[in-house]
Amino acid sequence: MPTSTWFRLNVAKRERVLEVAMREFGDHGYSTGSLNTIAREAGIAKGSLFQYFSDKLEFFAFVCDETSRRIREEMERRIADLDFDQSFEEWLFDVLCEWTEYMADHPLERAVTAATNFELDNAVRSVVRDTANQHYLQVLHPTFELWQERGDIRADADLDVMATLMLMALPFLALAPYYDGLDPIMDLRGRTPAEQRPVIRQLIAGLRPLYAPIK
Amino acid sequence: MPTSTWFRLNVAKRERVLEVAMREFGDHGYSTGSLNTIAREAGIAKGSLFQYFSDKLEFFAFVCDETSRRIREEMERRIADLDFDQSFEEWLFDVLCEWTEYMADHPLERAVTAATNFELDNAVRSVVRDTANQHYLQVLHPTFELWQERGDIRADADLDVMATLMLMALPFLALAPYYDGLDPIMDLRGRTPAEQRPVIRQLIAGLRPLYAPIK
Amino acid sequence: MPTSTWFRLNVAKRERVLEVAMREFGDHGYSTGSLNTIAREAGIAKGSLFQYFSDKLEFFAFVCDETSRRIREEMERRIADLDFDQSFEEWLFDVLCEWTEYMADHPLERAVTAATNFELDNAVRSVVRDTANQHYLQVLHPTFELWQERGDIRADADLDVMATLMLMALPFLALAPYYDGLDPIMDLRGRTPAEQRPVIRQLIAGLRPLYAPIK
Amino acid sequence: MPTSTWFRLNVAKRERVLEVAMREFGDHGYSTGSLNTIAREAGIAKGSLFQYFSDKLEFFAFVCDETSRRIREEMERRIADLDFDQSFEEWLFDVLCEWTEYMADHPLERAVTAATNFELDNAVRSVVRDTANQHYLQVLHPTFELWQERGDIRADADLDVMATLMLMALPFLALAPYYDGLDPIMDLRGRTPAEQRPVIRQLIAGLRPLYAPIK
DNA sequence: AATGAATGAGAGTTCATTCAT
DNA sequence: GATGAATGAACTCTCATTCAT
Repeated sequence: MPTSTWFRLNVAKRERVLEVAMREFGDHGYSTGSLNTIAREAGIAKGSLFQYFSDKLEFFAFVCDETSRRIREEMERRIADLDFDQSFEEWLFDVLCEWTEYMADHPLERAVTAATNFELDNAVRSVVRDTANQHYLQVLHPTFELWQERGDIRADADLDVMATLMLMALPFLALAPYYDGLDPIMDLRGRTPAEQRPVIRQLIAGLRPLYAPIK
Repeated sequence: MPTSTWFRLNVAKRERVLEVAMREFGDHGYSTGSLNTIAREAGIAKGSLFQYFSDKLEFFAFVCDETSRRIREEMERRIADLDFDQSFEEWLFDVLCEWTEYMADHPLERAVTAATNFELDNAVRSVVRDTANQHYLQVLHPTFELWQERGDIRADADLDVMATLMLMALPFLALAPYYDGLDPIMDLRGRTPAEQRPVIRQLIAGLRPLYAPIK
Repeated sequence: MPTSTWFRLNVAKRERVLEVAMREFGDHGYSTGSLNTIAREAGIAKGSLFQYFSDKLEFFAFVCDETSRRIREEMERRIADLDFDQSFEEWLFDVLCEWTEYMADHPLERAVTAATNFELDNAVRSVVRDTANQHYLQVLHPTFELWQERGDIRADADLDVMATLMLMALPFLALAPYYDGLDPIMDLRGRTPAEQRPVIRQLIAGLRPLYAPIK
Repeated sequence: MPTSTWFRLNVAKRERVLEVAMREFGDHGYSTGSLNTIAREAGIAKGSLFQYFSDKLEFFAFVCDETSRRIREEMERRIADLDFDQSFEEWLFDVLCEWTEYMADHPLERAVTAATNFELDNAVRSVVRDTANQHYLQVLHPTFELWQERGDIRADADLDVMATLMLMALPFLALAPYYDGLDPIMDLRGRTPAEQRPVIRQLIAGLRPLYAPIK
């Protein structure tokens, strides 16, 4: 948690610092990312960072948290705009398309997501991964419940498992096109969001037995 | 490629350096792993490392290559001992069980594998991932061909795709129990090899349409 | 250019660092001069140097620039004090005597001047030589113009050539007595400023056809 | 002086080592030139260099000596071929032309000459400069004596001074075209030997009062 | 609250030299 | 006589963090 000083800062400065930090940590990860660089590029004193955050790890954790929050909030907005009168499968397709498009359009968020996925140090990982996953679950789980109430998802389907599968698939869809060597299910490297659509359809179809009501 | 000096070293020293390096890089990854530490713990002078390897990246690449080779060679041995008179599905189950057991029993090899999977820098990643994947493919592909000749795998099945899927699944099975936040298909954290078996069975069953002959 | 940090330092520290650096670079030149040594002898932390200068070359360039500036400023002062009512030849003699005396009395400035003249690396040389030459030209050229207006120098004399010849002669006069093997016009090794005077007179006389008005 | 071991080496190896050393020291000078590099590129063991020379300085001194010797010997050959029936001035012009051409055609010898001229460390300089100058004097002085006997040089001319002036002028003519910022008398940077000829003629003419018999 | 100078450990890398084989 | 592995000090440069102002 940042200090109270951080929250008393004016919004413009907070956003500037956050954006610069996202770029630096996104590009170089936690241990290689440099606080010196962040302070310089944000135009603040090196010492100020330590007025806002107790140390580097807390700062990194905050950046990751904030990034996940941004992704979640935007996805919540986009999902709210989707058509709920279509089938669950069509809706899920729309969700994943929106998600991949969002990540394609937001290199900063994408880079930070990659940095959290690629962090080797367990102490650091556990902090940032849990944060991110909780954000994403908060988007997915409630809507899954809605669909279950409607009957598009079998009553005995395990919503936790389904959400987990989504969480697992998202990094592949969202990161693989941009990061070499992610060993993706199908070759996604360099694919545009439009080109990913068939892969998404196939993925959804493959999971159908998990949720489809038995006729 | 290490220098000729490296290969002229006596075996004991080479193994000592390699083991220390696997631990250091395995624990901290490429950029955070320290050559100072490796030299100190291996009981050699810092400068000596540069008699063996031209720079840090070459050293890391060599450690990864050697680790993959070890895994491959041991897996080849174990696979050769397996029963080929059972069904393909049973055989594959045995293979994956052996693999997860091997990784569970070899924390050094596991840590280095994690370090290559978690490396953020694309330039470094592409070097070490390609090396590792080639080693693993060399184990899997030839045996898949055998099973196809026998008729246990459909003639029109795409062996490349099947091997790729295995390459993708292996890190999950092998690393997820030990590293937090890998977003595994099912929660593998802390599972012992024995406890992973149901997951392996389920995975194989899920892939059956890819290879099973049509009756 | 040094960082803003450097210029905000208190004068005493700045002078201490500069003096130590002049001695180190003067004694050993650019590539052999040691930043470690400078930091230690100046009583500051190794890292602090990099708060003041972005890298070694910038530091060296600054030291050379500052040295040339010192020489120029002192020479400007001394030249302003000279008698302008004598002939041009007498005045020029006085200038060169002052210059050689100044260099004889200032071993630090002399050593740095030698370091720039003896730098082998073309990239480094071109940086520091151009700086020094510009400083010296700034001293010589304007006064030559004055003498030309007075008629002591022929109207069609090429002032650029004359200044260049001075620039060429100065290192001989200023450095040869102290550095072995400079192949000087006449043997200047070990000569005191007083003993150099006949050489200076001879040099001026030799150049007379270049500037003397035709009678 | 190299060890007796050096002189017992077969000629091919000696020449290979010498050539590689000339390139390395010529490119980087004494202190920055690397024995490691020389050993590697000459295809010999690092330790062998220390069988031939007691340390780096002795090695460098030998390389400089050998380079000066090569220059001297070739110049002696070329001078012997010159026409002695022309005037002294024409002959001197031919000598300097040959010299600049030789240096233009021999980048290795040129680079080593530069390295000795640019060495800052007095202890090193005095060793290598004296050696080189003695070689060159050995070429020039005896022929000057010949011309004096013939009457083309005044009986009371100071041959030592004349030879010294030549030694001073040669580095300008030979090196200035290739090294930036040598503050040459006239701008020689990048000039071809042919383009240097007018400068040489001018130089000789300028020195005429020193030697020409009074009529 | 903000600053930014200072720190010193540590990074990767190069080096001339030694000496056992 | 030749080798080349070993050394460890030295190199430039970066870093997160502290603290007096």
